[in-house]
Amino acid sequence: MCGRARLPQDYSEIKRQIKFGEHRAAPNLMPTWNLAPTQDILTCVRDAVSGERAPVKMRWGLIPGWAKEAKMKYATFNARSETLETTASFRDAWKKGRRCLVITDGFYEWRKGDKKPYAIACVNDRLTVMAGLWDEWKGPTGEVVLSCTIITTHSNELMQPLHDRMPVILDEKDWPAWLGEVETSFEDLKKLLVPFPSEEMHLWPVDKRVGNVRNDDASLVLEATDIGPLL
DNA sequence: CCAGACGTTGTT
DNA sequence: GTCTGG
DNA sequence: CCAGACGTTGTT
DNA sequence: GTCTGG
Repeated sequence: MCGRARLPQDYSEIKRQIKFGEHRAAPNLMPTWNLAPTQDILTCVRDAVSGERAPVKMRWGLIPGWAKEAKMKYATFNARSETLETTASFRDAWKKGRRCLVITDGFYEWRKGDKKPYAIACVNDRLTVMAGLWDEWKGPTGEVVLSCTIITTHSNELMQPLHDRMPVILDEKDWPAWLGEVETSFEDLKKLLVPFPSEEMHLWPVDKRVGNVRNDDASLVLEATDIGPLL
């Protein structure tokens, strides 16, 4: 992974797939196709009070509670699944069960070597829902910053030609466990942090314009075609 | 003991 | 080359 | 993640 | 906050 994600523009589709209540539809979330770390990304968490799924915008790049500033000097937009439990920046969120779903239309990946950009997404127009962790940072003046990270694992066959890492993508059947809707041991949760099946994903080449995050219009995603040649 | 780090990806 | 901004 | 900046004096 | 290096 995984420096860029594509946010969905169709929020009725989010509601259908994530099953947000109508009253929690987060109408203020701006559609974005080309999203980078430090920007706000759409997540889904289990509301501690109501127990329901709630959409929350969070800064992409986890800021641990102990950080002196709400700005990290090192990369925290991805967390390696292999080292989550012990890594200083992520272990608190993990132990506290601060897990979230990161809701995207897919993501962009630049092939190692020639930096040719591709879009990658789940098949059948399903949202690409990634496993995330979040944390809360409180500033001296009381400001609160919610932030998150996307967990990575090794790549599946589909993505191997591009990259040796990919985000952990969760099938709908695993959302309840990840969100804490059903009691799940840490041991079982870790078993979810594996590559998504290649057969359930597809990728296609996209214009180099995607490399500049300020190019953020619908044409970046409308050019979706079949897998196409990788060379 | 205190000071300083605390991270990932990709490295033709 | 390395850091910052988006 | 990639793209773009990377600086100073002096100040319409 | 907590761990590591010196």
